[in-house]
Amino acid sequence: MRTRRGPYAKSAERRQQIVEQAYRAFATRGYHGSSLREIAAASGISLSNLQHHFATKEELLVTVLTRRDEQGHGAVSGRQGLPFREHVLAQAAANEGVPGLIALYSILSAEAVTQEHPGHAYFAERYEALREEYEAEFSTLRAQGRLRPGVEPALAATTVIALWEGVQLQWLYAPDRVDAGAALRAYLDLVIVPQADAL
Amino acid sequence: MRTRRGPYAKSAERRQQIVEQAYRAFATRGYHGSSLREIAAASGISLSNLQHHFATKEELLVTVLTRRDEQGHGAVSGRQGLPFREHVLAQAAANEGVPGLIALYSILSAEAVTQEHPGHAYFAERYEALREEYEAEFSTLRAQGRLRPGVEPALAATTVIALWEGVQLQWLYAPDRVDAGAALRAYLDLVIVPQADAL
DNA sequence: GTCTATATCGGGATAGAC
DNA sequence: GTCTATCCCGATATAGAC
Repeated sequence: MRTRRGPYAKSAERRQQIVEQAYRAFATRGYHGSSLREIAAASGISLSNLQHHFATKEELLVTVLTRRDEQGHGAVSGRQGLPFREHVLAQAAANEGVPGLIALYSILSAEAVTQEHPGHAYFAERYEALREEYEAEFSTLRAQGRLRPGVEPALAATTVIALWEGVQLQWLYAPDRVDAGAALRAYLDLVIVPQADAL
Repeated sequence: MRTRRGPYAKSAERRQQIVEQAYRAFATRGYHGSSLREIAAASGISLSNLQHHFATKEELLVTVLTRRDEQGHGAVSGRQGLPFREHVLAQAAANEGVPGLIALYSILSAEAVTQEHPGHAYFAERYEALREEYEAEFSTLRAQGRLRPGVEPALAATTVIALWEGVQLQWLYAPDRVDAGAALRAYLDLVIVPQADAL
């Protein structure tokens, strides 16, 4: 299906504008705190026009989340093959470079803990998938004898994710006083031992 | 000033009921997601009556936060004198025992990252105070030679707080699959070496 | 595709009787 | 202290003209 030409060209463009502004709004005021009016105004269109492209607020939220997911995975796929430690740090650094991305995830993931929130399923699945992926990586490291003795892969996976998200939140409150990357690196260096042949 | 007897006795009681229900509401739906109407209904009183006791929604939020703070510190003050590691774990375990408390802090601390949020100052100061307190504790441990070499007290303080909050969030999504206490304990055991004379 | 106009609802806040 | 009634606003959503 072509979208760059033809009758849907303008629509696709509009949708992208809207998603961009919705992203900014959700990242600063959360889902409940944002209004379709402000997103429409920021997009330079009327409220009704926005609703012509996205029937409901929930549809807009889901679009924002999945859209960012695709872009995020795209940025990472170019880095495949990196060792786990470097992969995580690169991913974190990449996220830091995208304005508002950290705020978006921090705010929405907390807001969506309640079952009724439109983003609940998304984040529940996201955490689950992340934990499984990281646990597998830590298990591989352990098989290579590169995991510090006593460190459980499943627990380490949960911990890395938790640490990263928690330090991001503190960073949002006090960017000058919190170094998110350093905290993540320090933890990884605590649990992962250097590659033997690299010495 | 006496509050248990006299003309203000009923008022204090009402206020406590309201704060309790507001606490439940904020802990499940956040600040923006909660309405004074629902809190009033849960308290068994009218909206106007609630507003007679708390003029604004913001005043109610601040009251909920500070009230919980006082109760929290009260619970901890009975545990003073414990070593840092045990102190942190006890505090965490105590929080787990209070229904909704973790949800309250998780949801509100993320919601309040934006400057305009009524709870912003509270959480900014809370993080700052916590970091300073924990950094001092880690510094003491280092002076006693009980901190693993290479571990920075300031970074460890930020990390403990981040890890704790992050793992709580995952726990809210999947209580069966995440063990918050175990993750916290595992990290502390990574950075703190056992007391020498305890062997 | 885009707009104006409006419907409908729920929010916080206020007035005033009892 | 507590209520009913109401105001005013802003929210999502819909109808229909252009």
